[in-house]
Amino acid sequence: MAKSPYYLTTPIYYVNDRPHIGHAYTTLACDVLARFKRLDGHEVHFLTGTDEHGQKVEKSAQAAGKDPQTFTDEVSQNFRNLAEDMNYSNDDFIRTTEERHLKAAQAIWKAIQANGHIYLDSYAGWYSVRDEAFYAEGELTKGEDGQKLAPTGAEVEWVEEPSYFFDLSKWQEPLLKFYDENPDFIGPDTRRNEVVSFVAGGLKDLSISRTSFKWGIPVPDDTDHIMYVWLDALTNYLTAVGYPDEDNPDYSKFWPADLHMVGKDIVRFHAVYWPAFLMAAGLPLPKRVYAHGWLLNKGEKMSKSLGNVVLPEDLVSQYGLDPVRYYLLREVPFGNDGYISHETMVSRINSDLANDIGNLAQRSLSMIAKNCDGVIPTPGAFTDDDNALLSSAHAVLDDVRSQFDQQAFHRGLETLWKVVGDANRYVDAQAPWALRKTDPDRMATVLYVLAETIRHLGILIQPIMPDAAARMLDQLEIAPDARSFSHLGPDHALVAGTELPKPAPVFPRYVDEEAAD
RNA sequence: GGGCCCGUAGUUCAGCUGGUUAGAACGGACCGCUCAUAACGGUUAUGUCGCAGGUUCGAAUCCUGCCGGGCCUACCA
Repeated sequence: MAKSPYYLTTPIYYVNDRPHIGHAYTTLACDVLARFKRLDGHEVHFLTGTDEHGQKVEKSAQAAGKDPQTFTDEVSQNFRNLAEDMNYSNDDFIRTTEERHLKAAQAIWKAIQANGHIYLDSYAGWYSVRDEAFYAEGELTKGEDGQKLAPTGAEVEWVEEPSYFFDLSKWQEPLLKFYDENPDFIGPDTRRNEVVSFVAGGLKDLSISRTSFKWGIPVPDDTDHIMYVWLDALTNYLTAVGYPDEDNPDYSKFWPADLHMVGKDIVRFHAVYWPAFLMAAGLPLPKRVYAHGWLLNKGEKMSKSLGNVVLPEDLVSQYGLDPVRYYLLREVPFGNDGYISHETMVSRINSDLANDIGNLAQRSLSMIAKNCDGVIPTPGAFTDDDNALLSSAHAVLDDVRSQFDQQAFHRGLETLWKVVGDANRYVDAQAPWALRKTDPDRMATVLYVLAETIRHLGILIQPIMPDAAARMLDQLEIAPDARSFSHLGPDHALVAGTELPKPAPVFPRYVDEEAAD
């Protein structure tokens, strides 16, 4: 019965950003997986949070006339609100400014250092004061007077500062060996290829401390230095399960993580630096890093300058939360970039939700309400047709599970909707409205089979659309403790005679304002 | 420049360890049903499978070149 614990994480989001649809998308995918795993009998630890250190935050706080801690307290709240608005079921929300994280980050530093993988040197490069960034020699251009310029046109100067380095170059072979032995470590394949070729191209040691600003985690025993933000940030995944206390029950239970979900922009940090840091610290490596693609607004990348950034709260208020959750994971093949638009949103809501599954439930339950005195009818012997539909409902979990395990959410939903299609075809073929007059017993059996199919669908869509699923299951009088995947199948089938509430549509159609006029 | 991925019906995609008449969904057209949120079901249409060569008895599926699109090519997160 007890299945393996399952630990999954979102990236921690940089507080300087306002939460947008991209953040919502990443966490949504994790939420669906977390809910799925819980219903499937796993003990789940689902982590999200905020990354609150770095020079930009320091500056933003200054500009706002606040001390950095007060500033981050405020802006990190935006991300907690997002979790609330989107009905995320995260078990923890970590902030890198928390005490527990300071301890963990310093501990991993010490572990890496104790193993001889950190050395003090100096970091030198072309620095643009205006851009606050270093540039590689190859990126520079020459101005009219021969002055070296950044790609942005800003002047650069040669800057050297003392820095601790991580001996990343030594980890090239171990990493390649690890990728080779763990072909599922990075998904999808195209990202894996990129990472492998990046590492195979050679690795340089990594500067992992800064002295140019203060808002960060001090390097142990040398507080002039602040830890490199990525070493700081990545360690949050350990912090949340109790590290450095390796006797912490959460640590032994949940580490190594089963899945780090990330956007494709931060694959390298998770698939190269992070495993290297962990190997250097002598810690076990996560099992999988999955990088999803971008949501494109009608084909254009969302950006502040284009002014086409989609905010999750706007989508939710226009279309409703559960439809948005469904849409985002069904419309775009997870792992690819994909378009979102009003037109495709409406099409999904009306075709898939209102017409297919919503109407299936409504037509079935209405017939039960009208023709069976509003109670679950007593079925007779099942025919081959009945068994065909029921077994498709019973069997679908296995397929969906393997698709979700590969983060192929769009495929999992497609698979579920095959059952919806089977059920609608079954209704037409059986024509219970005709049986009402010719063979009421047979009608009762047909309606029972439909109700039982809807029970399965209701249970299975809970991870995607928790509220809508609950309303569906309520209409079948399924007890709250009878809604896990262990209740799928014939052993927990509906009990004839159970009184049902009056049916009400669960998925309303979306009608455009203008079209409605 | 180097590397990786992609280019298949109006649209989004599947198929791609080579093998019958190239598939699905949505959209379109037509038909059926009337239980239901005017929802459901059935039938049907359009594809030089980017282009040109090659390997093979046989290629959307393998190889080469070309065209087009995207991504990666390290220390801002």
